[in-house]
Amino acid sequence: MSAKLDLFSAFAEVARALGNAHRLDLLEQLAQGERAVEALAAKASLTVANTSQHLQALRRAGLVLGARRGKQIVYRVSDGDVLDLVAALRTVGERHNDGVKAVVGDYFHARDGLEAVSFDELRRKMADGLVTLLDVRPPDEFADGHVPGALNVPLTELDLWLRDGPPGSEVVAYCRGPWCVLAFEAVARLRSKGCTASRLDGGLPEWRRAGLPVEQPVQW
Amino acid sequence: MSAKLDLFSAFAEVARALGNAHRLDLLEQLAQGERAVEALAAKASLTVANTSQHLQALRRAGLVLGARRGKQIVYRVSDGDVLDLVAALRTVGERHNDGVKAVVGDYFHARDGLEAVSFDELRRKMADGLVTLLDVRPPDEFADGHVPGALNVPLTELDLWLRDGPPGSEVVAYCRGPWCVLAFEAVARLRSKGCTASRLDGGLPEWRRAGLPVEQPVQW
DNA sequence: CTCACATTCAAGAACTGTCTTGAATGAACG
DNA sequence: CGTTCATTCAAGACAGTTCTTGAATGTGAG
Repeated sequence: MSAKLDLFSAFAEVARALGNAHRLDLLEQLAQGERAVEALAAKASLTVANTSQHLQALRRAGLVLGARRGKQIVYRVSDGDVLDLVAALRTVGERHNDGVKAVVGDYFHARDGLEAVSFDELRRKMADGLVTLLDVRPPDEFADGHVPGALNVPLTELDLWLRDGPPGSEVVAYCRGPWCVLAFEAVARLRSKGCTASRLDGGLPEWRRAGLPVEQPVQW
Repeated sequence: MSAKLDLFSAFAEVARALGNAHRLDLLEQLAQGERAVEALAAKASLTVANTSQHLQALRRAGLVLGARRGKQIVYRVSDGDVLDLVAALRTVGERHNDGVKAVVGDYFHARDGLEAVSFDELRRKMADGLVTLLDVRPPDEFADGHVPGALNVPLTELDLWLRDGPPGSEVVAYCRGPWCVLAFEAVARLRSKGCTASRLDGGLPEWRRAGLPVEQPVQW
């Protein structure tokens, strides 16, 4: 009868690996593309040793894999079903968790951007040439894959980009995922400058997971 | 920039609620039907106070809801998407977690029953009258809903049932879910008595979640 | 072979989760 | 109105998690 609890303990280990904000952050980073420990530490604002420990917790649970490439150890998400699990966690959190609702209400709702554009909608508009698509992630993440036809304008360079030439057409922005702050910020700033701007409903990992084409200029 | 971590912390709370074997057990029980605290404590072999605490962790996360009914407080799973989340956790665990693979290999694989019958397959066979379907869960769970046409033969009464009349046709057994021990045990015992027996791929919660008809004799 | 570098390990401090025990709450019923 | 019963709360012991610091490992370059 203890087989049941042994099995549940193993499933619980997987759940516990997701049960920490920093590890969810690292997982979101890894969903953009594989990365070495030091790069992840910088993105997550953690020390290298601490990042290493979190990555090992994720690896023990089976959520990520690490492989040595030269001097570095490069981590990646095990498989697409891990992204499905995180997506299921997001769905439940959005619908039933008070903490999630509070943050979404306070922060994300406040800066509008709620009318997200669906993938299908974007594809139709792009086919008609009616839209400028911005990838507002840092260049290294853009380099690991992006939506074909997207312009890489990191948030830090958005004001510069606007000065040079405000777009004539509607702007759609995307970043790392459905609740990544970058696209929300970008849309807020674009609107304050008078642009017609909206947010894509999902980031690159979701686009990739949906089986849609991804442009990957730099191949190893 | 802390909005991101606040949001991830909220999602992490949901994940942590799933990060304990007893809470996963309670959640499986609740997936069979709503239950009061004392009944859950008995099923999970926990003290009432401890069960109450676990239920509150699940409720804080938003995974279950509690409502007073008379003298008791009856808990239930918030919504079907919670079952989807647990299913996603199961998928990832089965595919990528070494602990899960070890228990499945040692215990479940050992007692065979791996060739699970799909829902569609069962429905075809039942339409042709080729199969005896056994619900090997305790009667209270059977009473909260079961597959139409199923016979309630709890594991404790299986030997008695076999003595009276071993079935002429093939037997399919199901219980609480894909990794519930009851159906595995039942299939093992049936086979040892010479029956052609197999396990249904999924328990009642999965059947219900698939939108298939459920018989519920006792209505409140 | 040695050096430099990326990562991991080890130990410790602070915090969080779990389970036990016994008391407190609060609705139902006489 | 007080008793009964199901549940929750509170406090304490113990185990597990997280982060920091500095040392250890192991790979590649010179």
